[in-house]
Amino acid sequence: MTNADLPRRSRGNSNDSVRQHNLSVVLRSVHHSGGLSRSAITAGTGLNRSTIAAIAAELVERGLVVEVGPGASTGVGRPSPVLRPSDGPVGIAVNPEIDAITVAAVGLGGRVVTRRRYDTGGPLSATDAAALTVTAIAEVRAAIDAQHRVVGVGVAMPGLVRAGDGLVRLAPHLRWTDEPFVDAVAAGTGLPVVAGNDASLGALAEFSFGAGRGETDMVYLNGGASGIGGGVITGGVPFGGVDGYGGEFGHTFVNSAGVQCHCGATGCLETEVRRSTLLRLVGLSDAAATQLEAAMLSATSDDLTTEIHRQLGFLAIALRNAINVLNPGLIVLGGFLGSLYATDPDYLDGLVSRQALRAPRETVRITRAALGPDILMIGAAELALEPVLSDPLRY
Amino acid sequence: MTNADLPRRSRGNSNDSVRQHNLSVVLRSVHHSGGLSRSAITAGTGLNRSTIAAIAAELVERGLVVEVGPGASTGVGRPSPVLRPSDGPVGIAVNPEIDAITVAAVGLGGRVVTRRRYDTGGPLSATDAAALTVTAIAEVRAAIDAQHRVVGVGVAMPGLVRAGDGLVRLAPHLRWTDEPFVDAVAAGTGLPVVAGNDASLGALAEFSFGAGRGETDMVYLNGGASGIGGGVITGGVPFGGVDGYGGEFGHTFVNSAGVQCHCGATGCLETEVRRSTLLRLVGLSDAAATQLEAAMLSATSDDLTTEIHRQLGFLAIALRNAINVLNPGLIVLGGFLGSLYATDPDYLDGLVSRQALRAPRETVRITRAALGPDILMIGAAELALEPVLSDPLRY
DNA sequence: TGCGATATGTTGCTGAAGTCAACAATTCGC
DNA sequence: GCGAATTGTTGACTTCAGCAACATATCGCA
Repeated sequence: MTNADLPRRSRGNSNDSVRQHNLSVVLRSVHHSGGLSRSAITAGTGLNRSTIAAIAAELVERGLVVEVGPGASTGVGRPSPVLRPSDGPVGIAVNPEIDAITVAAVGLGGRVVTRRRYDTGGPLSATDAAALTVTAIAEVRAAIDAQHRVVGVGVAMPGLVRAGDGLVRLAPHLRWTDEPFVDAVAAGTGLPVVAGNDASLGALAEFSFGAGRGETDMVYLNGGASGIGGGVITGGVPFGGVDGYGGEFGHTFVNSAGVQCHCGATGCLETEVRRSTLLRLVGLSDAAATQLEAAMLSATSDDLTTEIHRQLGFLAIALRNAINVLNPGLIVLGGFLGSLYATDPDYLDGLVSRQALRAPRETVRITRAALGPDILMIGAAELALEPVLSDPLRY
Repeated sequence: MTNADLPRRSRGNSNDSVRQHNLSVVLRSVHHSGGLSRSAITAGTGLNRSTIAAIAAELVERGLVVEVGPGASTGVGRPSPVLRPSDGPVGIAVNPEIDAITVAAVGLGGRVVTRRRYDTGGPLSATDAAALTVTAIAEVRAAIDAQHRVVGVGVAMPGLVRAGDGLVRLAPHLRWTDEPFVDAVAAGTGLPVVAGNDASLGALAEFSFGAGRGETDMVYLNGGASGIGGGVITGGVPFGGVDGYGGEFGHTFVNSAGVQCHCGATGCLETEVRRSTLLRLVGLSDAAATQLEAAMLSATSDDLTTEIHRQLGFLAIALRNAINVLNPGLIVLGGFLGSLYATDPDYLDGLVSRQALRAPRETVRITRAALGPDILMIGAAELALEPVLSDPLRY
């Protein structure tokens, strides 16, 4: 049994792990900030100037960061060079959806290098989806510059993924159950492949590069065509639970008179708060979902306003539970939940204020997601790049 | 700014912090296990034999552990000496309740050295309670052996405590709002004082010494006279959220037709699942709550059985939410919730199985609390002893 | 009863990594 | 143009974990 196999809390620190940890801390700061002066890193880590110099030199030598001349002067004193993420390492992001598979190459700093969408015209079997993914990854690899090093693949899965082995336990929209999609892609590409729940990866992306920057405790709820998913960041770390299934706010109980959900329970949030209902009321097809927000903001029909408030009411109940149990500093709403919130933010804020316990609600902010359509690509790539970030010497 | 003030995730590791971390890991294992051979520690931490020998010697020298001759032989090979928590350091545990304040001295390993209850005959103001607590702590200190070193005070508060400064934001049962109880006790005793929510500390105690030993992700729900509280352990670490208010399952939404709760919301778990209702149905007074379980187990009245199942139904909804969002490996039920569960475990298990998402429910176990009436003393003492456990060299 | 196998404590050496102090370099303000 | 302030650079120093060789203790078997 090697040291790395032991549970984190009980693991001893060897001298090697000190350097690994410090390299990781520095690379992560540079990655998340997009650029940081050596003096800022010194202040941020509490390490000695000379230590940071050595670490920076090592990261530069490994091709993980580049050191560029000092930018805008910050005052007296010798200017400090700025560390930026290098263009070298990239993660491949994969997002299988009902009618398409999207694959992208994403570098450090969350920069999307290439992105391609492969229409499938409907749900594919896991085997077929894996085959298409393998082909797509090969094409993306061929399309990017030779300077890029692909370090791994991250999959944003619309469903529950077992953290231990990546088995897709359930992806209802794709009609997959217990599918070894990850193993199939790994076998086909020869790359390390890791998968996670799409909304949890959205949370990770918003935390790293979006609305949740600088937060330590954050809840993310996303509304999509297939339902409502979520993710949690606690203490600056993505939260998963024992098997990585955590964050499923879509099946929070919100209505005693609710109908039965596909999950088997009744009164779930995602049976009450639905994009399709809103689309129907504004007279749009599912394909035109991007116009939903505009239609809702200019709502004139009473039916629509009533429905918006009805849905916000149920959303408030789910948020109240989340605030009471998780005491987050920030709640980020993505997808059509962001649109719903934008339609009448005061209404939701008011409901939450009246329902959540006073102490935790005093510090929580509610906001909508900051990242656009690349959010899942960035989140999935975080997963792929995580080994580099946590052990830079291996890359 | 010193290194220790920086957020954990971004902190660099110096050589000093390596030793501190390793001492902490070893002391914590010994504390939680009650006794561990040096060879077991070597295997558990992944550190070298010689390193463990040096760390053990240092902990012995500091009076934090004692090394006793090998116990029962485990097989061939030279026997390994066993490390046990020393009797020296103790934490003072305080639990203010509506009609009494309980104070105890608790040593490493969760051993309760002395415990005293001070009846108050009713709720005290925070100032009076602090004064009584200071006196009580002095008496407890006088009563314990001179060999004991009091390292600090931990308070299990029936309410919400702000983690940053220990301010008691709300303790409804005591009728306290924004009370600097912690500061008052610290000023009166000269000891470091830390407070936490009582149920969260119950969770910590069950995790360290009770039903949750060895788990990494655990949810604890406790039913008391004043309502329902809870606590969460994630990744082997107590979960608090940004301000430490996390784990308030008592105000989870479970009933659209529910009445208004004292918190202002409606349909809260603790308005539906109440000990007082059960006591009334079995014909017991509030004082005789310890006999509640026996009465429930031998229930003959239809009214009582109906009410038990009604309450279990609402509890199942709260557990379903917790399972879906937190994906714990274990749910521990304490107080009258443990009794409620014991009355018909299959019924609750069945409801949860039908309502929670299949993947996370497959791995979760539900059980009742293992620790008895000392649970809050042990939990509060964990808080007091935490500085010793995380930085043994300072003590 | 003695001997080999096995496991673990003990000891002294080695190497890695962070700290520190002194010095050099660079910018700003007067 | 000069001093103050900030930060990079360099080499000596310290701490700590790993390692290997040896010592010690137990068990099983002949």
